[in-house]
Amino acid sequence: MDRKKTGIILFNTMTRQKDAFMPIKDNTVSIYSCGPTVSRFIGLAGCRRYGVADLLRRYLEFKGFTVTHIINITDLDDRTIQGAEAAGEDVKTFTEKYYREFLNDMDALRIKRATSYPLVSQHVEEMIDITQRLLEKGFAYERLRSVYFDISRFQHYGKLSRVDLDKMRVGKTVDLDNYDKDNPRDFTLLKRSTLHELKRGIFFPTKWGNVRPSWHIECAAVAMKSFGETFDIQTGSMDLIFPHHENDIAISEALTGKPLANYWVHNELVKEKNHPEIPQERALTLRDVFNRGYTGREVRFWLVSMHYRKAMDFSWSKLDVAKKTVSRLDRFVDKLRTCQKGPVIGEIDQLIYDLKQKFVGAMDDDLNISQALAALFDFIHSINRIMDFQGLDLSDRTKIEDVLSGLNSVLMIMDLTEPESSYQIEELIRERAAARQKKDWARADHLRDELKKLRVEVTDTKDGTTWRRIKET
RNA sequence: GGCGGCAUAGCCAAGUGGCUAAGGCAGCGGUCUGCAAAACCGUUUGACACCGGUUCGAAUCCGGUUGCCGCCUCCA
Repeated sequence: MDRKKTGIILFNTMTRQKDAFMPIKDNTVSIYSCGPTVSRFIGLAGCRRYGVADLLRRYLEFKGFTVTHIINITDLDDRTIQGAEAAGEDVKTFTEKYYREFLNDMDALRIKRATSYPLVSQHVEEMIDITQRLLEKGFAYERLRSVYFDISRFQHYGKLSRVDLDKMRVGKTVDLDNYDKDNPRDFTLLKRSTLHELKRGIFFPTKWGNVRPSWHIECAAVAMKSFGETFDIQTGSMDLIFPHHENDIAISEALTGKPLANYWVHNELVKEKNHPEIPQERALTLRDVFNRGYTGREVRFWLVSMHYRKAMDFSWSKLDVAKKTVSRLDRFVDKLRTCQKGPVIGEIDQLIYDLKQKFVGAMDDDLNISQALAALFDFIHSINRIMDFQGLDLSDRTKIEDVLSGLNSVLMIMDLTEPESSYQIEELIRERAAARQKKDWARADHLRDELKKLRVEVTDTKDGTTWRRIKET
């Protein structure tokens, strides 16, 4: 493989090694991510899944690729049907609400919107068509008005997860009595609707009976509809490798004879211990975290700062560290903006060059975020020294802002937008400066409180008073 | 039982054969300062789970041991 072309290597679950990344078409990359079930608020595991996909996507864009990113919305499955019923709503109303909230949560985490979010409920015709073709090819069979995939006919079954079907325990989590499959390992393509679903109108008439699709065929159908036979990268979390992605592969490759995705990128999970305030049966949601006072940017930093193939243990204290780090980055940006004038320093160019080299070198290597962030912190350290001892020339400051802006287009952990000032703020700061000069501390402290109400925090330094917006997101 | 992952300082975490083993947090010392808070600078704890092997040389490769975790065809 020619590594020079993109420079990027990715750990590919299919080959179990870091492979040089090469898109099918020059300059464009197609990514498919298994999407959420819109029956509840998103949890931290889901946040990580899309956060990792976002980091990958943004880095590819940073490298100059045009990325098409598809995330399906699972709005037709057991959970959504049951959830809608429990809420006393029809499935559409119920899922639309959670779909909307999913997008809000993604926005809060600064996860870029996907190119499109196909609803699986709108691709049932394709799923029925795929099932028909699989039956014709002999990869599927019908039993009692459900249609199953016959894995014994697909000789590559297990190549992604490397499971050895002969050595696996069958029936540990499957109630074998409930199925009419020839082999308990076969999986469902279309399942007959239950009486209850029929009454609620949740069924699709087919030649085999009134059915609804299974999860596996939903993903496979949406992916192929979006991208055709083969796309570049499929992302998901580790828990999807088996059986879900294995089944996606079985369906699509039985049909086309071609690989569904060239690269399979799986992130590790977020592990949670018990939280006293959260009911045991449900995982912590992003909402829970926001309600504790953490911002989207802080959560994003926490999610993204750990290498994607390493399991994360959730704890509030880790979020506190993230909060602190994000705050430190903000203060660095503020300091950069308010830094006193200094000479042009040749060393700056070298520091910027080193930062870029290290950042790209680290991210190219399977998104080695730890090294990338270390490079950023080293850079900040060096610039801080320069600001403390010499000050910065405007031209140098602009160069620094430019390089940070480039890195931030990938990381999205800094807030580089210029805070807009106002006459009111300027006036209060002037008044306070006058009061301080007269050593009227009571007046100065009062004005500081007034500014705080306007969400402005002032900092007194030997070179005068600086201020910053108190960040909310 | 099968497949896979992990083990690096007080905590988090890079590093996969060879310079003084990144970076972050906490700690300690200092600067700034009316106060406050923050920030910044400097810096400590002399860290590679255990046993054996390969090698001139191992955190890194191989074998074994221990411990922890995930998945194993309900649903997603």
